[in-house]
Amino acid sequence: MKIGELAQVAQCSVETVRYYEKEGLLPAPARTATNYRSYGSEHVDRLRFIRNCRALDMTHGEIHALLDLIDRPAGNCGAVNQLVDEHIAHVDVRIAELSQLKQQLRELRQRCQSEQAVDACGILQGLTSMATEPRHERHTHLG
Amino acid sequence: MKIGELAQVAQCSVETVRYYEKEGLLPAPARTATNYRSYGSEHVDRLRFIRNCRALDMTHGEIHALLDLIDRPAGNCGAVNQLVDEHIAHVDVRIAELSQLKQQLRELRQRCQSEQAVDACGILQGLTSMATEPRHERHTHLG
DNA sequence: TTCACACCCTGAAGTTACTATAGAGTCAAG
DNA sequence: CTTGACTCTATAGTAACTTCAGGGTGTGAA
Repeated sequence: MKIGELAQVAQCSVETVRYYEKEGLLPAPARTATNYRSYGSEHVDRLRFIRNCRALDMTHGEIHALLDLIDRPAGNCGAVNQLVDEHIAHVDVRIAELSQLKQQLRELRQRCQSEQAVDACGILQGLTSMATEPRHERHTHLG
Repeated sequence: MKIGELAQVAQCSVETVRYYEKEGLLPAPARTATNYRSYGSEHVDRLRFIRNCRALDMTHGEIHALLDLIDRPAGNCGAVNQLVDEHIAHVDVRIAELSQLKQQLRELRQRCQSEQAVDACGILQGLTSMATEPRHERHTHLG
């Protein structure tokens, strides 16, 4: 199986496959006589795994950790549970942040309902006078 | 006012201030005899504005657009309203995406409640066998 | 006066997870 | 034998910064 076919079954681009190989997420496959990458079903499985993790917004670091757990099973899957739990917590935090954000934006939007002059626009005034909060550090992922 | 003081009142790093200047968001200030940047209250206002927009997760492009509207008031603030409305819509979409994500993660987490062996772990099995969905394109911002 | 130390300067590179581009080789069909 | 789709490598670009290297400036204390 060549790279284009693999990319298609895993729903990603050819460039992404090569990128994962360079990143060490996907093992380098055998090559044909003419230097084309040649994949087997184990690559399909692993690439699917990676893409599914990415669809759940896990970082490459998290995926690396999970792949390591698969490759070197250390007895039990407590580590897997912990990783997923932490990831869910990250998602929760981000949802809460965005909800608060949306509320702020709605309040801001309330300040200008009409097509009045820009120099009197309540939105622009609001953006200048908003309290500047200390920016809490962002998490590694989820924007 | 030197750059460190400005950064402090606007709750950002000195490097970020210099970066905004390079990006054209913050006008280049006068310099002292020894080439230190020297800021006035107009810079404080504009940097606060920028940081507040960023706190609302606006992109630099959006902030540029708002700053242009401030600098060259074109009559009414319909454009401001539209920009904010579109931004709220983006936030809404992202919240919906993350909520769905969280649900998927919770379902996944259900598959392994115990400290069983990794090779039987339902989470890892789930991550391998999940349907690989075509990845919808991401928005410019909001992670 | 000289030392330490905090602050400032520039320019370049690193971050994340890719995407895009350039320039070249390979393969199957017509 | 040529056309077009596919593959290869290497490099650069994306967003919004952060970090680093290598230097200059300002001030209080020894």
